[in-house]
Amino acid sequence: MEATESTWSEERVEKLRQLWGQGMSASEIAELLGNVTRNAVIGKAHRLGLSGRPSPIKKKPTKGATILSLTERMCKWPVGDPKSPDFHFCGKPSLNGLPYCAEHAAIAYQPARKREDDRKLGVA
DNA sequence: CCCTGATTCGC
DNA sequence: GCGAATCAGG
Repeated sequence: MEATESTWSEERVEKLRQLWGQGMSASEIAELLGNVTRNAVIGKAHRLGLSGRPSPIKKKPTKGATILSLTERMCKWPVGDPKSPDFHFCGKPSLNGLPYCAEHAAIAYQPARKREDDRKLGVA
């Protein structure tokens, strides 16, 4: 019975709160709800006093800059040596679905290339 | 290159 | 108050 509701009814807000609280991303909630964009969801969430959910970013001064905040689409690539105390992860932007960023994804997802035929050493 | 949420501006 | 645009970060 729902016609095109463009306003935030109690049901919409409740669903928003639940989905958001469950850890659903704004874009997911937006699409699940229907005629709303992720901006609308975020905007309403912010206005409601929410927005304190697992946000990968931090609108705060970069003090410690602890890049080891592996959350969502962060490139989880072991840099350096796992035995070194300086062992860290890439932390760079990962692509859609891939646990690694574009650069490391290319390494991790190396296509079935023929390297044996590459022994010709064509330096030129 | 993608996606994330936060913030800001305009309606 | 709502939504989109913009910003900042990973």
